[in-house]
Amino acid sequence: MEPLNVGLLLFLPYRAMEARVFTGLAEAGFDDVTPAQARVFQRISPHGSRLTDLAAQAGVTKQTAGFLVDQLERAGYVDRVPDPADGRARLVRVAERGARSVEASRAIVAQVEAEWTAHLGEHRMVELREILTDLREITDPWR
Amino acid sequence: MEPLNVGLLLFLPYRAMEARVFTGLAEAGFDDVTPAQARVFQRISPHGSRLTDLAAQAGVTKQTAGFLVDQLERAGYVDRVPDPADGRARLVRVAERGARSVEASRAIVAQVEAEWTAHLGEHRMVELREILTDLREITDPWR
DNA sequence: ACCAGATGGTCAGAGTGTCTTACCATCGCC
DNA sequence: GGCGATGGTAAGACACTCTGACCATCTGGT
Repeated sequence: MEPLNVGLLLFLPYRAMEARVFTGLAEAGFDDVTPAQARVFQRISPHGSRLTDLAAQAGVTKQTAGFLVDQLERAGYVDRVPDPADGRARLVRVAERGARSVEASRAIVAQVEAEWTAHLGEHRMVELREILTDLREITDPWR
Repeated sequence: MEPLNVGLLLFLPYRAMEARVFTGLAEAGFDDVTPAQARVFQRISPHGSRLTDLAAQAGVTKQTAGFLVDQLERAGYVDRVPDPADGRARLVRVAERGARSVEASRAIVAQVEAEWTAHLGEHRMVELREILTDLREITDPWR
């Protein structure tokens, strides 16, 4: 009964969460967004983000991020505006349809977290979040 | 300062661990294994596993699993033997080179876990593992 | 004010991973 | 013995990602 490595233990609930969000979004009419697109979309800041930043945070090249943002833009989830602070750059922003999908996914995440809390108990769920937030300091290059 | 959703919090350290293991394996001479291959390889049981089981546990179709196992076999990480219990099936087993790569990755995982323990403290690291193991019961369709 | 290097972004091409559909061989059970 | 379920493969299409090359703009030093 050897314990699994922590990497895999982290992956299993992550994948379960992702799967729930995707099936839920598809049921809510957001059926044209892919996991890869979502991993970029999820990181758009409220004020808009540069492509390069999205790429770095999502862990892909800027070409890949550009490819995915193109699709998100065509599907109406995001738009792009010139960055007033830098003539080379454009800001990717969440568009109207994107905002609606964020609302939908927020509800699904809350539902899944509620199920996890019911299983783990309130205390351990809080603890899990605290520990992971702490761990983020040394595993997320983006603070 | 809204808290991140737990899914993303799980993903960040998972990705960090995966990245560390891959760069470490590449440095140790196992430079031809891809993340997708590893996600299948990691789930091979000590007695050998059927392709269908590997596919289900890795969350891909059996065709995809077969494609990845073909590559692992060509690279010497696994071999396939007929399943004595079922004439249709073959068992995928860890081969000699695969066993060496397992040893290498075990060392890397131990190193990363040691760093995490140093950051979180012994107690919270143990707690993290316990909570994740508990959470596995409702997020891993495979027990 | 200028230039050189750094940075934001795009284009083109290739390779990898994944799925759907279709199919064959064997198994287990009535 | 036959029939539905299961283990596995084949072929084709699509999605994702990378490398290399390139252009436009910015920034800092002189």
